[in-house]
Amino acid sequence: MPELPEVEVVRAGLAPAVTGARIAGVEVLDARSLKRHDAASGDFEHRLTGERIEAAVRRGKFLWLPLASGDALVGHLGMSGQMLLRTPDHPGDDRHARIRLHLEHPEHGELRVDFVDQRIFGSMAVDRMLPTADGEIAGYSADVTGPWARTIPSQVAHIARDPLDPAFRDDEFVRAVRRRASGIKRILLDQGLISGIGNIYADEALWAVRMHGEQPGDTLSPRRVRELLQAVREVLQKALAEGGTSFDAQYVNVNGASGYFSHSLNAYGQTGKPCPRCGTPIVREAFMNRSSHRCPRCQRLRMTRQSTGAPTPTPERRAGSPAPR
DNA sequence: AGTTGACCCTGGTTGC
DNA sequence: TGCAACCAGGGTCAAC
Repeated sequence: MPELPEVEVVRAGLAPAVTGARIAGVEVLDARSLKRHDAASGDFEHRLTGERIEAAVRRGKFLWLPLASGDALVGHLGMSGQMLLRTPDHPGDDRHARIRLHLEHPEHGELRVDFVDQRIFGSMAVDRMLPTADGEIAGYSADVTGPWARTIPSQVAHIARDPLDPAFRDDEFVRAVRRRASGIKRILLDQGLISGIGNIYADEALWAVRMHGEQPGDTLSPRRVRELLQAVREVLQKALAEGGTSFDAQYVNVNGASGYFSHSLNAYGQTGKPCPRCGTPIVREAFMNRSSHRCPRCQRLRMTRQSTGAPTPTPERRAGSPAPR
């Protein structure tokens, strides 16, 4: 279940191996992994072959490799995607290998990047670059000196900056959340507002600040939204430091080693286990065709608008049904 | 424009 | 034992 920390681990692992490399060959083993590639703009293989990779950049859960041509190879891991860095002679027996890049690196020699994706929610595409809307650096990478630095793939342009991005605007986020009537968890998962957060880290951040995922955004005080944003950052950074979350072999970094953040989850996947704070069993509830996990004691719906710190008291307001479906 | 729910996909697990 | 139903979930999109 790759979210920001997992994708960043992949980006960081890929970067030194692919930066400066030339793409000597491309194998598309399963064209379904190219569903986001605009074939009208040219054949995937031909647009990549012979190109030089300039960097490895990430915004939220999207990853892209700027090319010398001015285009970029965009990758998204979906929920089961991996990018495995291999030697050219590695056996090609992966059941779910979808795309294979053969690289020639001036220092590291011949390399292979295998895009392996069991469920095909992920994808690769060659895309054109657009200037960033705010003129700032597009995403995270070690090097931001190239002409590509303030450009973003067209299919990533609608994705908001992630909360670890120095150009993320806290004030704008707080205002946007407080304009919305949707539950706060759905807001956290809206990649057009804040990117990089998925089901796992949403549940963990909400647990950390004792907030119910169905709490409407427009019932939250600015202070509470800022607390939540802070918790999101802490959860992401902690996971990043631990190498990402992995439950099974679904997520592995570029070397095939699993992350281990799953050992320190407080709510996600902890159904029936005692809340680490109060001991009440964590419950699992249906949410958007998936699941939410929360402590029924620590994380309750607040039926009244929380204090805004405004000079005049805010009227009470119903916060919506606490029972999901 | 905000909101909501459905859909895509595979393979492991569950339940009859 | 056999097989159908279910579950995992990020991102997109249609419908309202």
